[in-house]
Amino acid sequence: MRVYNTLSGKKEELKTLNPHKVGIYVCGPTTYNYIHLGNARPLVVFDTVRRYLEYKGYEVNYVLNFTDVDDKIINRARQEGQEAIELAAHYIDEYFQDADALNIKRAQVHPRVSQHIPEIIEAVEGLIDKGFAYETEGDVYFRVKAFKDYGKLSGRSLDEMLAGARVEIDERKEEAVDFALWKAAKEGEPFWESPWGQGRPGWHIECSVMSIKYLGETFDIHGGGSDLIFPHHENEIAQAEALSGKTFVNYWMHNGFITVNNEKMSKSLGNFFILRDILEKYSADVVRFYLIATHYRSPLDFDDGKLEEARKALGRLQNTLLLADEYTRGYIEESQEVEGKGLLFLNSVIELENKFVQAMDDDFNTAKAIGFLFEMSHNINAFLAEVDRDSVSERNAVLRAMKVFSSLGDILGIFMEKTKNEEEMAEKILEIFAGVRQLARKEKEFQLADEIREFLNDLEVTIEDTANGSRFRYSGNIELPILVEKLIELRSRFKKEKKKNYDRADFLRDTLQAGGIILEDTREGVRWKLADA
RNA sequence: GGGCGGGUGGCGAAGAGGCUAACGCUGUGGUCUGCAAAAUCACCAUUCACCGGUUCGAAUCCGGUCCCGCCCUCCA
Repeated sequence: MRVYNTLSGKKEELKTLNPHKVGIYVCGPTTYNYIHLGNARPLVVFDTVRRYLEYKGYEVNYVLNFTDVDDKIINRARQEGQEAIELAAHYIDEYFQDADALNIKRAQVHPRVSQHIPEIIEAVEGLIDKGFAYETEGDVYFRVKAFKDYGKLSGRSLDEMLAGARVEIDERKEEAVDFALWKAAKEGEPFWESPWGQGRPGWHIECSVMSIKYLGETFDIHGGGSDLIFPHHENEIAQAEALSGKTFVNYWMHNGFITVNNEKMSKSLGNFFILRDILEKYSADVVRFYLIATHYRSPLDFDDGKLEEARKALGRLQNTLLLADEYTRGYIEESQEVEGKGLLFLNSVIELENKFVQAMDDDFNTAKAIGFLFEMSHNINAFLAEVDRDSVSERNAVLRAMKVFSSLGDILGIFMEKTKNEEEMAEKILEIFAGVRQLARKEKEFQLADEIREFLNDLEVTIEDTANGSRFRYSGNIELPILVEKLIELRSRFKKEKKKNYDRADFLRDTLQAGGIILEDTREGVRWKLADA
């Protein structure tokens, strides 16, 4: 498979150090705030990269760090009257909540700067010993001029940078481009003891040190947002290669930005959207789908309409899951037999699976791969529409096709939807029962009203009629499906009554829909599903 | 100013020398249907920012022009 390498500017055949293993280091967030949608893009992108490599049979060693020692954290902590490390630790916890909600798989290691100070000091000493760094007044700087390959990742030359010097000149530095490896502590700042006095690590050194510690002096893939190319990753290379004398990373991968009105979404511009708020309105599946429906290196513009479109599009794919499940429910493949029409269909699915894999093999082209997923969905739906329900071969074909379809969706992490809101939903449905019962009582159909009461009583829900309506009392869990099935039964009864009570049937359907449950009448019966797909 | 990446239908987005320019959203018409929804079938870019060139052949390669974004300062 091929991967676009920022270092060479082209797609290259992926050759890992160890044929069946791959080491990946991704720059994680600086934890002084909740993560926003822009932060979520690399998380989802590299989670998808990881899942795909696992699907291809690689043993993936995935490392995602937290920068928990940093100026922004210190400032924020000072504002809030808190210890910097505590503040950072708090937002690391919050990070995990968000990442878990987005179905990001945990890394093998989540190293933190604060827990690697001795290793960092050792690395800085090593750089000084080799002449790549120098100390002044408790600060230690990297001597950029000493590292001949400086600029190779970002495509700039040292000479130009020395000449361009837009960087503020600091008298204590030999050259404007030199960057801090260790910063002396100012009054009131957190610090650690070091050979150069009390201080803390500079911004870039932690990633060099921690990635080498967990993945080795040379490893396969290093990822992050494209704004990290310079200076962060450039500096990581300088530090690591100066120290080890070896190639630091073989493949550099960088994701593009999320923009809002064609402006970069960023904390400094203030045009960011907190992931947590978005996840209140849209499921993790939808957010992931939105993020990977565009190739990871392209910019991605954000507005509410985009998520809405993603929701609808993904809904089509998830609907196929539902349709197929309905058709094969309770059926277990009893023989290998697939032939004739079924075989033809299955082959078309397998062909699309191969195309999907080819697309992913070409620098993780999720956008193209998703296109094939839609074609597959289309094929499956069409087959289902005219399937012979008694044919063992055709049922087997559907079962196998679904296995393929859902496993591809799982690589992308877009079929994870859990029915998490079921409890809330159950409460809404109880309200609907109350509504129907109220209606029945008004029309003096006490038989129906009583039937509903008994049904609910059986579920240990008691109804009490008062002058202003009904109230219920219940304890414990209520099974949502039982409630919905009962409503469906009532509704079909209304439809069959002599006077064809469609008004009442539609009332039920409409209120269910308003409550988030969609009913569909089909030849095989009524189908229901939760609206928020 | 320097470095990097872009400009494809109403919108989003693949395609990187040669099949009808994927796929999704939106829209239109048909089938199904008490209605609705879903599903299904069909239609919706003679053209890929612009101008030249290379080639039997270019959205794709080369040169120029015009726009746009990112980085060069903390940012995913």
